[in-house]
Amino acid sequence: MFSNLSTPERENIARGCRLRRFTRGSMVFRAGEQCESFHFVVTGQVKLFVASATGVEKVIELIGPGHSFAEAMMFLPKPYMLNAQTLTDTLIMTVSKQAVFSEIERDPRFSMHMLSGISHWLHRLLLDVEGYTLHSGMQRLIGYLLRDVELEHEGDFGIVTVSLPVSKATIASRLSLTPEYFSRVLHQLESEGLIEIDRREIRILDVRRLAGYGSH
Amino acid sequence: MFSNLSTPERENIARGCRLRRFTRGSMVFRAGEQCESFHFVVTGQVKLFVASATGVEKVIELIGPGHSFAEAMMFLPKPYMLNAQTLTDTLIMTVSKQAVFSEIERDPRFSMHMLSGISHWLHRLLLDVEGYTLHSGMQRLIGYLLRDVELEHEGDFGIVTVSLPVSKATIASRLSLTPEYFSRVLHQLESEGLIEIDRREIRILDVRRLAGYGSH
DNA sequence: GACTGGAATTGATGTAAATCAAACTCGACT
DNA sequence: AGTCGAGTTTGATTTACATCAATTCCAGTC
Repeated sequence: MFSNLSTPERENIARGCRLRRFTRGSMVFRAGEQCESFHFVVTGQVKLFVASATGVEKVIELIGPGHSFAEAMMFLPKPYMLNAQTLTDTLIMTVSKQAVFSEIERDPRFSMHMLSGISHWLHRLLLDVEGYTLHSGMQRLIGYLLRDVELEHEGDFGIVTVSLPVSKATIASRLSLTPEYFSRVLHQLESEGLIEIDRREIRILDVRRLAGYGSH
Repeated sequence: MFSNLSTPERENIARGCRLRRFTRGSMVFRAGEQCESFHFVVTGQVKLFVASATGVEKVIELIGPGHSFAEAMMFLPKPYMLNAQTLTDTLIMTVSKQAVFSEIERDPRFSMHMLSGISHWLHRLLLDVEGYTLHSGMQRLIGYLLRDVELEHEGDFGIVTVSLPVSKATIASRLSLTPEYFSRVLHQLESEGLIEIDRREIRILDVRRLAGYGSH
């Protein structure tokens, strides 16, 4: 995002940045708080989630190293509407809203970066809505497993290993499934000979057949 | 959105605009097409929807007069991922991507407008995801009925009339319910004495009690 | 190597909402 | 006034998924 800024521009942005260390389980921010910055995960894992009045938690997204979050909140006249919590010890770079706004003033290319970053989020969320309403739980799970795989030309007989970045219960919530149902569906795929499950490593034995499965 | 641009800036943007008339049922754009512009509804109604491989349709949003759509698509290196179809005869203003980009170059305030417009969409979509995963069908329906009402100070004994902008089946899809289930839920609210149904006019008899209903 | 506690699995049962099918409503057009 | 057809409602049945309740599985830790 900052890669094509000139050196003085970088220095300027840098003044609005803070690097912070969070222990596992810390809240980076909570729903309802005022938004004064956006964030990058440098190392570690962060989950974004909403919580219902009854305390049920729904994971919106999992953020890994190199990815940013909460950009859009800076441009809304509302407080945060979701929570950000670290899942491991995590290093986070926080960029102040003020620094972002002044850089937007200065450099249209930076604006374009922000616009495309937020649009990318919108795209992801739209895919989720589509998934929740048009696809079954099984299809969502398959979609998740193939998310990053898809593009690889899957040389070695189409076998790919996906390693889940966090606990199965967390991923289940991300996909809007109960942990129990997630487990059942995953094991059904295994018994169909489509995948092998080894702790958090999922070996996909036949990418193509898995992609087709679940469409009946 | 354009209200605080100077006259020459307006003239400049205006050159990238086209006003188009669509008859009821026309496609403004289809999923898969290249995105070269974004759009305002001047008069009429537009529905944005995705369609699954099996032909099932899911309405993402209904757009009325004065509202814009598809801004975010301009900033993604992907074709449209949804369809836009008019529900009535509709007048649409189309603003070319090129005009937007050059105005971003020229005026940071315009960038801010685009950023906040897209962020607003993101917010709406996030509320939807929350609804689909954390709320029941009844709660979503109640939420829809109270969407705009909420703020009014509901002077007259708390009675408010909501008139559905489009067919019930379309709204059902917007809320991710089947038309049958939508009807059942609506009539359950009527039999509870919370609302009265008269064609597309819904009279809310007790805003407060309706808001509380469905949380058990 | 036994002990522990969170994560994962398995089983039995319940339910919100979908599906299929049929009837009804009502405005638009002869 | 009669007919047509899209939109809506009602009823009977099914299903995908949730819920509740036990177990089982490991990764640490002593």
